[in-house]
Amino acid sequence: MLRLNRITDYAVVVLTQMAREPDKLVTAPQLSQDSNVPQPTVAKLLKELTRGGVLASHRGVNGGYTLAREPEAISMLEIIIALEGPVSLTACVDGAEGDCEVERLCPVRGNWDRVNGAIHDALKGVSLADMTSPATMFGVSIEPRARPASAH
Amino acid sequence: MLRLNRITDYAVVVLTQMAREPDKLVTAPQLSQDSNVPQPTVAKLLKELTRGGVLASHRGVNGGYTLAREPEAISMLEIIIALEGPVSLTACVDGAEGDCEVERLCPVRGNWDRVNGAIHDALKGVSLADMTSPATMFGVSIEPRARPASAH
DNA sequence: GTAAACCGTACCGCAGCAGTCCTGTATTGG
DNA sequence: CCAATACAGGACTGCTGCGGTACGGTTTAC
Repeated sequence: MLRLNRITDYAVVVLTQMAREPDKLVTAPQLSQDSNVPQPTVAKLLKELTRGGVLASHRGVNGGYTLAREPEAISMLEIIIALEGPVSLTACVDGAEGDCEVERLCPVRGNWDRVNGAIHDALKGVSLADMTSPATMFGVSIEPRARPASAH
Repeated sequence: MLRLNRITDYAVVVLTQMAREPDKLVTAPQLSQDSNVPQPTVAKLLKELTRGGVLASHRGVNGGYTLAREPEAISMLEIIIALEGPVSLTACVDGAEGDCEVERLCPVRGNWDRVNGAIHDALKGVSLADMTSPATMFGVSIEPRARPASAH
């Protein structure tokens, strides 16, 4: 588990396509067609990405979407935040403390921050440009976990 | 988001208590009482943790649970796996490929492994013992709210 | 003014989780 | 041997949240 929403999954696919031609203005119907994801769904996530500052939108005829910045400057973290809200494994740490009925005797509260921080960094260290990278797909030799000192 | 189940959250609380006296045999009702989590729920997660190899169980009168290993040798990763199954952000990567209708033109498949690997490592790097440590993580002091030292 | 495209919101069905309960099995002690 | 205790396993239910859709509004180009 620890899975992210399917919407976010789709978003990465769509964003990857856009990252290939970073300055091109693309419409939602167009992206839907290219990605095989239903149009209403694509439209929905594009809107959320715009609100999250990942995309820039242009309205009216000949409108569409572009990336807000170069693909290298867009991290997986902000994509996920735009679509799913703040990243944190537990409810305790991000303001919803009232809901935690064991809060008062919970001895681990602050310690989750270590885990959250690690994951935060991991996601921040991977950019959209990284996701567009080589044709290493389809099983064959994705360079094994030891990545060239890009993240932390 | 990217949140884990509440069960897992409870589990860490319970395990933390057990880690204070690693060799002590504790019963589910006892742990329920100490943690303020309903007994059936505690029993459920204890069973799952046992199946996952995190705990060892002893049946019969005077039975109960103990940690399967020292707290230093139990990682957050295996706790999460025991309760939520394999950790991976996307459905694409762990066998459920049939469900992904855009699989054939999905250009990012393999690249998720980089992200998954990073998170994997992050969770593996934090042990149960780390979670029991005093509330002085990151210099932030979490006041211990005076719990009535019941189980230790 | 019209058409193309984004914007916002509301709505619904369904999967998955939280939580409970029940029956079975092992172990201890009288 | 019997009874009590505690774990094992599975079935069941209510509910939240997500995926997906639809609709009406607004902006802009021609």
